[in-house]
Amino acid sequence: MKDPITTPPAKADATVSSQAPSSQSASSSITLQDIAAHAKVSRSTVSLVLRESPLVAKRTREKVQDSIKTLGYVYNRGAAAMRGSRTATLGVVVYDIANPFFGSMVAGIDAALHQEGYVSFLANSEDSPKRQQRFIERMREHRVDGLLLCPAEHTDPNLIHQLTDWGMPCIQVMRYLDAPPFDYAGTDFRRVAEMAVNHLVSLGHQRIAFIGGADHSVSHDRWLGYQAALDRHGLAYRRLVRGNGVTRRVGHELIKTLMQESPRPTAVVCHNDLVAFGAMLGLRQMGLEPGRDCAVIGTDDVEEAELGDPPLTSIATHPYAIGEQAARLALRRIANPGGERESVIMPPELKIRRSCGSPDDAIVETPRPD
Amino acid sequence: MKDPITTPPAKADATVSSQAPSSQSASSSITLQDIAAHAKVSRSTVSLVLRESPLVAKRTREKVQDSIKTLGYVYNRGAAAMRGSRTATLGVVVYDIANPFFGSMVAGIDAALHQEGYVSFLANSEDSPKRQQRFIERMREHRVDGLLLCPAEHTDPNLIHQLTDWGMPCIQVMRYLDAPPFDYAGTDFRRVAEMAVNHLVSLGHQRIAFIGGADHSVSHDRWLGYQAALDRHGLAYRRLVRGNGVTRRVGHELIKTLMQESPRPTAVVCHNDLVAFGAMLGLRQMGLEPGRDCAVIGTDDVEEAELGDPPLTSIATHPYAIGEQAARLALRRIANPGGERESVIMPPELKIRRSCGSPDDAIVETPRPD
DNA sequence: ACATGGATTTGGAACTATCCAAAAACGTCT
DNA sequence: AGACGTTTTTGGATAGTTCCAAATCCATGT
Repeated sequence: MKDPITTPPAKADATVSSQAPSSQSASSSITLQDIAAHAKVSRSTVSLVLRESPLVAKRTREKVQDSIKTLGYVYNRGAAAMRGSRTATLGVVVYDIANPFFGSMVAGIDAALHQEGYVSFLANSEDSPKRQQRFIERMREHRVDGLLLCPAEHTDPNLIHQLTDWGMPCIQVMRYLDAPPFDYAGTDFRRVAEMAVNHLVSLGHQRIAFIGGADHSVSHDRWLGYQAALDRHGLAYRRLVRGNGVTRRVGHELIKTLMQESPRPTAVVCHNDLVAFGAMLGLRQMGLEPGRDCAVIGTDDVEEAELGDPPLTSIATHPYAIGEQAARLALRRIANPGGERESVIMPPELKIRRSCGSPDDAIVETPRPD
Repeated sequence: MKDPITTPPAKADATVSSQAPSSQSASSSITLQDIAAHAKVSRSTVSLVLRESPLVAKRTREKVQDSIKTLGYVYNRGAAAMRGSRTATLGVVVYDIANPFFGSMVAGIDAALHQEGYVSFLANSEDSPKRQQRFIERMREHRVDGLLLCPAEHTDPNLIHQLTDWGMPCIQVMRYLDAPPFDYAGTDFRRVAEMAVNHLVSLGHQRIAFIGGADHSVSHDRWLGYQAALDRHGLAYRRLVRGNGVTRRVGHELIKTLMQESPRPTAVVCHNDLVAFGAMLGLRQMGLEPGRDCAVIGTDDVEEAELGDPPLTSIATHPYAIGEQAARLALRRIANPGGERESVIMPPELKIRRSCGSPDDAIVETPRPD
């Protein structure tokens, strides 16, 4: 990739207006004290007005609010946090913000926090426990009121206990470390995988494979769900190819290995929609038609699923809602740190589209292209 | 969507361990003062150690660092910010964090800031100027050192002047309000559109349409680039269908209208890759083959482009790099608020794949197994 | 005129760091 | 031992809020 182009000097005329302005409204050094003087009341009264206390008389409140407007006062939350107990900030750690799933989740978090006057620090751990650790330390230094954590792979499970020892409320999201009780928001990934298998079985499939996953709770749960569902239906065939990661590329590779085996699966459950897209592409490249020659089902129900070719049947996991719920749970925990730990589980939802074809289609063996 | 399932009480046994711990390391009320006492030095000295001042003698430094470890002291950045001048925080506003383009951009921002010990507040404006405004006010209250802003649609252009009046360093990213000079990081969208047209012309196309866009600088620039390139090549046919938005759905709708006209275009430049995917899908549904019956070119080069069907030719805009550059520019501006305004422009890059049916088709082709 | 009591308002201490000018410690040289 | 120049260390002032106990206000009843 080429270097960026930078435009430093511009033309001489522009330079003047390109200097920082020296307007008299200089970066606000106007304080409570100034407002108090202007409104002829005490600092304390102004403080009460700012916090919308019912104690202060209407006339006084209005007078103070006038002064605030006139002088262009900006509340200093840092100073307030120093004396008071809360900062109205939260730390949020995800491991891959470029993944639209987490994008939606963060959008949900943001919406819920915004309503309550909170703002959030965001960090992208890139699945590195070291980066995650550094960020958490910074969050402590900034005295955030709580933490929303999607733990990085291979995080020391002791981390949550450490956090609670430090008195830092922490909600785990999607993934979790160690065992309950803890605060958690996510979906039931065992159930997700079970629903996928159930749907395929209901379409008549007997040889159902599972592809994709990584070494973390969300994958383990899916694998467990896959196997439990097969057990329940008394199906002997099972083929669990974990691969390395949850990307299109992984799906693309794994499906090819899988379809060269004999007997072939007639259906495949994918760790998520990205893996499923990769798998569908792989099938096409082998001359097989997804939905007819092999049923494909994804999980997450990302936006692309609906407009895929064929449209992908998927188990929706509602990341936006999970984000909202996680944020709300965090606020509850902050308000009541000693309270009972909670888990908020969003129920998954089956979205039937065309990538699993019809029962008749799916059972028929297609001769190999070679 | 169903309501989430919440597990409040759990069983009685678990309740005990589910209470917040009352460990003696209570949420750190250990201050500089305590460290000073423990190490038998003054507050000032401890402060110097914390800030890695070269003034303090080696023996003293080590003594103090021991005490810090022993007592489990956590630096209070809020208090430091009050007396000092910087908070080491930045505000970041995007309008759609669920869009993977912004996901990557935020990842780049995060990486660059993390290196310098900064953390960022993130907000998702959902393209609402009102939400954006509220967030910016909060950022002022939190005394962030600067702002990275992808302005929401229909933002009052006066906003940047206001920000500079307030003495708040602000870097605009991707989109911009009003006219230079200002600090900006993004790509040259005119050039992006021009490159797309140039590529199509080089393949022999004469009737080239453009679809998609919204009412903002990034769209205006693309439209200008499209028209300028046609002018340069002396092509009379021009068809600019703006539609409403930059989604798959828009691409899907617009291509259908377009292909029913006569004369039909032989190639279409899409506002971004999402629009392009929608367009390709639309073509297929009309019985037309993207790349053969109509060339399609996207912009952004999202990850999906490569694994699309057919793989999408696209102009890469490098969101991660733009994020990094924007963050670095912000840090420069904070260090030197009065300095010359800068624009950092990442050069776009043509990624040739198969959606334009180019002659070198075969070169990019993935070998089929049969 | 004065005690009563609820509604408002207030001043001083507290919170936890940094800044700065001045003091202390130390080593070296005469 | 004392003068001198560095290197380290220090105490007091300061930043902008909240908390809290006490002071003030004001209308009412006697």
